[in-house]
Amino acid sequence: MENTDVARILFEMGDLLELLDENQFKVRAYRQAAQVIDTLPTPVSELVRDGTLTALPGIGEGIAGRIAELVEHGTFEEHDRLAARVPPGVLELLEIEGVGPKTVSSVWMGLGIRDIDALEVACRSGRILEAPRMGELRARAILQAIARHRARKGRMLLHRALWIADEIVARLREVHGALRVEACGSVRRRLETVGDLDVLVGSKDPGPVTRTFVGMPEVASVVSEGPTKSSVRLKVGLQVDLRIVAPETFGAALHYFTGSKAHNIALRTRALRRGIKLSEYGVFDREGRRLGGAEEKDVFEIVGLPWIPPEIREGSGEIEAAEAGKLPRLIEEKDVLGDMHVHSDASSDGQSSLDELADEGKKLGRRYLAITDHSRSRPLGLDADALRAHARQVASVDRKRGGRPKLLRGVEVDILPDGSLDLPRDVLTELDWVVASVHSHFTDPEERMTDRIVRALESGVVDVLGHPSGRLIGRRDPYAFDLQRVIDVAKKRGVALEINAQPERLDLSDKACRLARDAGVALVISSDSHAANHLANLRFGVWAARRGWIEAGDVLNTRPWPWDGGERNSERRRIHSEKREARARGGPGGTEGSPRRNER
DNA sequence: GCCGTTTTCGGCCCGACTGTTTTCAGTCG
Repeated sequence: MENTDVARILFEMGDLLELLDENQFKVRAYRQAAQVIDTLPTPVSELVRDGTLTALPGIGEGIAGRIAELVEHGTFEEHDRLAARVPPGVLELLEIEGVGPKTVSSVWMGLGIRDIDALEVACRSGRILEAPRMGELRARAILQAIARHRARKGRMLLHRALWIADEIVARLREVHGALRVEACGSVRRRLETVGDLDVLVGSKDPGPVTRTFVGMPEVASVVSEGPTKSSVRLKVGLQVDLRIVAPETFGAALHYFTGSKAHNIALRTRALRRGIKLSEYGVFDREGRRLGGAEEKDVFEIVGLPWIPPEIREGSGEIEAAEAGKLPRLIEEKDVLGDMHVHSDASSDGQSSLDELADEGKKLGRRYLAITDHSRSRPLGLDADALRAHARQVASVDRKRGGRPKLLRGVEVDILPDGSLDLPRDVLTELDWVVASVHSHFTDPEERMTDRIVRALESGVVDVLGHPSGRLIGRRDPYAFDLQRVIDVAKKRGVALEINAQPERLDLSDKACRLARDAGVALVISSDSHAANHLANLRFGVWAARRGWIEAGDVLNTRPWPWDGGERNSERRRIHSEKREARARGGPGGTEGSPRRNER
């Protein structure tokens, strides 16, 4: 049972308890526990096995026992007992915006409404008005929310949300009196998908800011409008919340609205224990005297912590790490010197020529680009002869351009269903860089898929495993495979794992990055560009890595010569010396680079 | 149900906005 499944059932437990009007703190306890499990980097089953569940914040004897039951049996007794009392359609009513537990229990118990369809009928017929505190306006709002619920296509990918956020922030910055404007929330934490946008403005004069905000051309409807808080829904379906605060409280508000919720609660609780009150309006002592809050770092400073980067504010150990002085020095985009996975127009789906790629790479300051076109199993992929010719072409363009950026002769070779590689070993050892990826038979059972990947990692000719899980966010789930075993083998055989920076992949995911980091396996951040304008996507991979607590030293392409072996293990060195010998025998056409050992 | 620098009981984050009321409950973040 995966962590997300355990978390889902614990969340559901909170909903069930709430609908049955149980103690609200018990409700909160289950939700908090669900949150903790959901952001846990290690499999919860391991903690059950080791009996260390109760070491997690918010998980005591009671919930730990239920999680153990859950991991063993797929469910637990109390959950089943409560679930039997609440029809499944009733639980689903909670997903309608503006409909909370009180409304659900009153229409369920009072009017016998048991699902969304029945709720819709009651709104249209006016019968819903019999429920307490229910009027015409609310009935209409619920009908609209039901329509949205049915049309909803899920959360928006980060790159799209970020683009919209940048537009809105730029527009609000032009408003006179808007002294500071920042996007916060999940966009600032660089979560891979975004449910809504949060924009914060520091201003003494909120009127013009609010008017500009609700009047933007992208706005489809105004959800709410007030002097400090307004919400709109954009035509693209995204909701945007605006908060306006006094400039002297901007830092506290920025922290508060960046979240995550779990992080905020943990920090507030910590502050309370020290007799300090934290809110979006600042940091205060017991007597209500302001201690600070103009800058975000004030908030951390006053509770005795260093500033914590937004990407790791998930309530998953960052506060404890900060306290112990063990916060990671997260990797930054400028640390990444080059790109190790780039497609050219030599294979099927690439759109840009080598020169176009090199030009764009130079503009972005990349020192090297590995040209890694597809192997023969892909439509229009390269066979051994075509790849050799292509490699000569890459070397020739590189010579012509003087190695700025250095173009590396590489390939993205398919891992075939039996775990063999799609090209013969001898051609692979002639290259500078080999990415190996799964592109077919995604539905193989877990053990077969894991064996398949492991066999490729053990081939001795692979530098990095490309997009390790194969997921496409919101469109295709990861294939079934044992990530921990792949990490262990990769570590042992000196093969790196890719953090594929395509915004719809982000694969390894942030959580998988953290697992890989804990295992000490080498990582590579690559854009997997299929056109020159994709090269800039590398930053999305950097953000995923940051969310996974990755430091520059964990990532091979922060080094000047990542393709030239390295000291991490003898296997890699052996293969690369083999390659150098092959080059020496082969004469011209070899890469002239690689004269130095890696500096660390 | 969880937790403890006010520790085994008695707290648990908290403010804004809306729509319903006629002073506030419900929802949201």
